[in-house]
Amino acid sequence: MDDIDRQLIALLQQDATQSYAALGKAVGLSAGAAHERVRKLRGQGVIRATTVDVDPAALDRGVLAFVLVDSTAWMGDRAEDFAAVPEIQEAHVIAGSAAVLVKVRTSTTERLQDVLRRLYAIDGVSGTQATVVLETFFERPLDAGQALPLGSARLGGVTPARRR
Amino acid sequence: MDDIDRQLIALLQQDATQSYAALGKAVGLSAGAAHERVRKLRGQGVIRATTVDVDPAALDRGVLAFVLVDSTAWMGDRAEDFAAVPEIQEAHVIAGSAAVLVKVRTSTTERLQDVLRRLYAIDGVSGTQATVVLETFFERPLDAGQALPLGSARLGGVTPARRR
DNA sequence: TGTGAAACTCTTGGTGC
DNA sequence: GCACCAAGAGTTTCACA
Repeated sequence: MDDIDRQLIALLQQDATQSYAALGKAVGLSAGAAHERVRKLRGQGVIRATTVDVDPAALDRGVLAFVLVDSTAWMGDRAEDFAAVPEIQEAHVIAGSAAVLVKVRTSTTERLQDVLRRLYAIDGVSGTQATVVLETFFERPLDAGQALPLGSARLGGVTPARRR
Repeated sequence: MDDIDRQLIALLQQDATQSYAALGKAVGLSAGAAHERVRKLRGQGVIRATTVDVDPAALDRGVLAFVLVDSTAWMGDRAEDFAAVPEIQEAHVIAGSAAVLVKVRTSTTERLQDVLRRLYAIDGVSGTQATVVLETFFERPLDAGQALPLGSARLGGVTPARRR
């Protein structure tokens, strides 16, 4: 994982449909070399998948809410119970009282209520606190470090001269 | 947006590196027709981008936290202030008291503390409540509806035939 | 590990149904 | 709106440095 790898990741996060030729040019490598690096990043599990980002509203999932799930029992091995609810996009075990935080997307607030009912049905769940999102400022890929684009010749010369 | 479109979206969410030929076969269409549908979905903004999903730990962002940001002023037009902090992956305006919920990924809890300091520096911010995630059950693409195609022969199929 | 070129796929437009 | 087909582009491999 060197700096070029991080640049490749940042470029792919922005647009994974680019050609390896374009990718290579952006980081100063040939298409073949860029391809080989990306292939390794996939193999190592650094790049877990290539996916598409879909507009929730277009799939009739315009309502976003975060729900804090309180429980009386240990929830650490209950992943499947949450995964069984398709409207739940994320589920995290959090510090504090035995609790889980879930991110939910539904078509309407009525359907949100329905999700809450299904959460209560999970064994050990003692309560929920739903927080509805009014506006999403942004949701973005995680920062891969400074991906200095184009002709960003790093002054200061960290790059070692290639001697042979 | 018919059922075939939803199937295409679900397939692309799973693996956007598939060929249009494979995509078409999965939904019972020719490669050209599948391509045309995906092209339109992109044009309509239903598919917003094609990206890669990166392992946060590999980018040294192993600590995940949700932070509730309380404020004394209206925050609805402060998106840039939050976007300026690279560790913030998501920022949402939520119902209730004037507040924002942000999702933060840092390398260590010390860096998380540093992010909190920068949040306090934003004009109008009066407090923060951070919740650290102990374990993530799952994070997945939003459900595009039942994606099981026609004769959903999930036989040999996930790995693209690599013949040569 | 990277380059350059060759072999092979896929994408992507055009035509007809 | 879809199937079929052809040309061009991109991917992927391999010998060599």
